[in-house]
Amino acid sequence: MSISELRANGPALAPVDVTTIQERVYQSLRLALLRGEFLPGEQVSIRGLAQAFGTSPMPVRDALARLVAERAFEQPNARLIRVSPYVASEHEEYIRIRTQLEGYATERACRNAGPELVLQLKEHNASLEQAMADDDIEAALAANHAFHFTLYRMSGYPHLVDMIANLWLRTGPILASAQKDEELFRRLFNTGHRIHGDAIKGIEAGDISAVKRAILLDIRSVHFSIRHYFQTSDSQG
Amino acid sequence: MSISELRANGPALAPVDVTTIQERVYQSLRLALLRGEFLPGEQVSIRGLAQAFGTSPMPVRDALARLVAERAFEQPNARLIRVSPYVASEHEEYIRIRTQLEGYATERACRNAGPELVLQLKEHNASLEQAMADDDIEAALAANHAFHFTLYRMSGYPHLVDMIANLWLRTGPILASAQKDEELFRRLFNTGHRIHGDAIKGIEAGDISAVKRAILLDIRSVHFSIRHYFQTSDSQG
DNA sequence: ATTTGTGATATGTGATCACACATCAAATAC
DNA sequence: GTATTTGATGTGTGATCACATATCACAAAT
Repeated sequence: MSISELRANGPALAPVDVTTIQERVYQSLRLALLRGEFLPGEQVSIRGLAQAFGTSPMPVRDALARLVAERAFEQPNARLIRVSPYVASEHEEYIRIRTQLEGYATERACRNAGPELVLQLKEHNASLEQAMADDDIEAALAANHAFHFTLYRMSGYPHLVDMIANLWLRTGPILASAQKDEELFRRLFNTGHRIHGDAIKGIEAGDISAVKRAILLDIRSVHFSIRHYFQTSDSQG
Repeated sequence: MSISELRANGPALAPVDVTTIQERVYQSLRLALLRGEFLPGEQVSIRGLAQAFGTSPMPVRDALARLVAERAFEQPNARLIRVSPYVASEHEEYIRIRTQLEGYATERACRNAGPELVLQLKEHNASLEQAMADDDIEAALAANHAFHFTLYRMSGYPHLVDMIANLWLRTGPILASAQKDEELFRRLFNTGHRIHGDAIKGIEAGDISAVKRAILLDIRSVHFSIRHYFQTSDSQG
């Protein structure tokens, strides 16, 4: 019996998950960070997470080391691992870096843009609108993420996208923690939805600088709201 | 006897090295990459390196994981760890990203530039010239590195500098491997020295766009030479 | 009342072992 | 002679243990 014959027998021989435990732990932690399941500055421990995941400490140790290397977590001393806390000056720096990289990715993406990109972006933006209507925070975060990264991926520069993804991971807990303030969160993504619409119009019109302006405005407007949020609520955590 | 009194007794109570083995292994590997002691695409193994360092595999495993996360090494499948190989399209992409980030860092640095920065840059550029006169490849690489990063650090954006350092680490083995072709290497850093001089003049004149132009030219000129080097010598390794 | 010492607890680090499996060469079968 | 099988070797992964030490609570001493 050949492989193709076996495959034809049905879904019983579907591909098996061959990823390592470490990889799955890593992806779980990554998603948790982007979803705001960790607060900025929150401390974690290898053994504690290992117990939560039901594994030995070893894969957690590897996954955490990876995330520390990516600056999503930080290890200020030998005995402390925590989510990178919110520091106003650092966040402002990240925004400036993101402005450079995401602005460039946007420019390059516009040069490769076609009707199918516009369609995808419209879909993601519609998902965002729907998520806001449903008060589905998690879906809103995911839709916003999807919108930006389908645009950036169109740049044709995978490493650039990779570095931008890394920046989102670093600042992810900060953005996601804004969901504690429901009104802020709502305002954030409603204006986001509008700005995304402007970007889409710009792509359709072939006006690259308008698209770039919209994306950078999106980044900055979120930044201002977040800064205000942390300035007022300050050290409540 | 107080601590300050003990300290005053002399260097007998100097601070002790409290870094972990993993950290020292990591720094060693990092330096080796920047010095060109590994070739692009060269394979390594945890146990092999552990034996070379005289440690157990454990700290090497951690250090390598960190470098894989930083994309200095790559792990294409479960049983292979190697230095990221030279791929023309990827290298071009990295150059474009570096153009964005190092260009921005240069701009911001110029705004904070003072006479002491010019002095330091002149020193590093003199070191580069001297190293070329002495045929000291390692010193030339170090001086070039020092020149660029004293400039970038002046931007006042430590995370930006960190990301640029990461990019240099990714492309380090590629640049350093050019030392195999002595004539290329000589030409590379002689023009580099000249361009650095232009950048210094621009800083003194307060002409930010001239400085940026010089730095970007430096990046691109190296890129073109490297590309030519790999196109001709191609798959000799 | 403040400081100092002590002990329990929890932390990351590192060593060692077991394991599954990819690779490749040698042996075997046809 | 060629193709297949087998076995040794080396790989990263994960579990488990030992260790030094940071931290904190509490007792003791001043």
